[in-house]
Amino acid sequence: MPYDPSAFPPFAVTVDLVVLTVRTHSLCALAVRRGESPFQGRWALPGGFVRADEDLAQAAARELAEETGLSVHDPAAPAQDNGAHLEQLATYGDPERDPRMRVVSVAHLALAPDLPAPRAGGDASNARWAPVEELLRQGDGRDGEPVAPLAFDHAQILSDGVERARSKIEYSSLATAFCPPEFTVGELRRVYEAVWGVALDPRNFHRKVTGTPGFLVPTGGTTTRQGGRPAQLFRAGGATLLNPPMLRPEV
Amino acid sequence: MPYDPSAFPPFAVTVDLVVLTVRTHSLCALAVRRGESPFQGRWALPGGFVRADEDLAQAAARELAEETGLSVHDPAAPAQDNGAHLEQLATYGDPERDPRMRVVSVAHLALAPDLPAPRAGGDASNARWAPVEELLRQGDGRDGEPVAPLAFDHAQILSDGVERARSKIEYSSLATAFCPPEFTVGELRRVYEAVWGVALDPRNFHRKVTGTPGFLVPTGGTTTRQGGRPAQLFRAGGATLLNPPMLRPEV
DNA sequence: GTGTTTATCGTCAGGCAGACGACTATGATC
DNA sequence: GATCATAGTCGTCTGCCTGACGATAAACAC
Repeated sequence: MPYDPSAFPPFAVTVDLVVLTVRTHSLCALAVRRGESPFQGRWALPGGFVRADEDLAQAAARELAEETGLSVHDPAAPAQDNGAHLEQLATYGDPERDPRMRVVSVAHLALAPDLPAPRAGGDASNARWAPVEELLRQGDGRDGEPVAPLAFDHAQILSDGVERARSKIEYSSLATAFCPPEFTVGELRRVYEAVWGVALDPRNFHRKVTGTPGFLVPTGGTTTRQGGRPAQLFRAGGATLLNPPMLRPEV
Repeated sequence: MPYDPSAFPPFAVTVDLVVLTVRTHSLCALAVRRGESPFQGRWALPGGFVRADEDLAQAAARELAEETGLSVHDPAAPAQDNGAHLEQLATYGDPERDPRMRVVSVAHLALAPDLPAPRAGGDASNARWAPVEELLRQGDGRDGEPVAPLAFDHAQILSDGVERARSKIEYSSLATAFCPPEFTVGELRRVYEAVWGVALDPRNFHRKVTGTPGFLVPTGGTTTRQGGRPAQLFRAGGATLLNPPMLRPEV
């Protein structure tokens, strides 16, 4: 039996994506330039409408694939191909958040390795990786690109996503989602340093991550791509929760 | 300029509430009996449609007040009246989750002290506090009331809410939201024991909570309402994040 | 008073993190 | 080829925190 549509107000439901990666020692997010009003020409988070027959996670995965070509890493799959990690972040539904209509946006958080070049409908100039502190910096616009802040409430969403990532790598093995399938302890440490914005002691970090059972699995190979002494290569192990957690240094 | 409504599918947006409290040493959730189809007569989480001019948090607070009479504790307010803690939990949007229509539900988690008696539109028989393990027990129905599981995907939502509460009292002072404005260390310990379902050492617990700066503020009073030696009374202090956290014992 | 209950203080050993020294193995430079 | 710079890896030491548990304190019931 269909339901009386007049009994409730109709909403548009969208998914917005906070896609994070680490490049050149800083935490970056994917931003797309808006082609239409409102906020035309401003930078925004990628996103779009949820389709009628789609689950929220499916919609987020579809948008992620459309924007970056990344597929979502299936948590059940044992092998760590270079799919991204995707999880629901939070939902934003202020009545005024979109001037056109009542839109509720289910934001998702994606963590990806560095490699992919952004592509927004084939047009590279309309999508870019930008350091999050640049995207969140409120319009001082000295020399950085984005004089204007992000469209809609996307600065809030991005900020929440970054905070989620920062806290989640403390107690989970999620930092490996920023790394290629095989990586060194030093590369993993640079991920933590970029996400947290701090410097970590390489010796204590090495002791901690190699001493946590299930976190890292040695592949046997070594690499020297970072210069210096060759480093052992690892894959992410099966452990998802770290106990005891990594400790984020005080401010 | 209004937006073309045919460009996106319309959704109904609801809020559902996981309201938790601790009574007689066990973690309980608020359940209401459904009066109409689908799932007529089954127990469900309280909830309702988000109104056209309402924020999501406002809608959740309104539903909470309607069902329990509880007001939401303003995080900015210093005084701890017996308002409840309310936070967004997650959003559920499977296309099949409601057989009538496409409904996206933004679930919220509320933590409240024991006192309030439930009332669902004035009819007490249609609302009750039930131990969460009873609500989540899948239809063995030996002697417990709910032979049938919760309506819709509410078992999943309740399960997610309980897990959120269990983990959040580890690293935040949120357990005090289950306590009356003034409480003893022993009462707070019983909250942890009920939520985690474990027994804690009273001496180590006492040392930990009284030694964490900003967690507890002594009021000067004492009480003997638990029997035994009189215990000091405390209020919740200003600290919201506990560092280092409370440690949940292994299984 | 004796027993019971709950609260509170103390002690001790083990584990883990921060600080930091020392050594190793590569490539770059002279 | 020696030297230097760079990164990686192994150890040591100290202090803090936790878990296990003994001991004492202050109420109530009988």
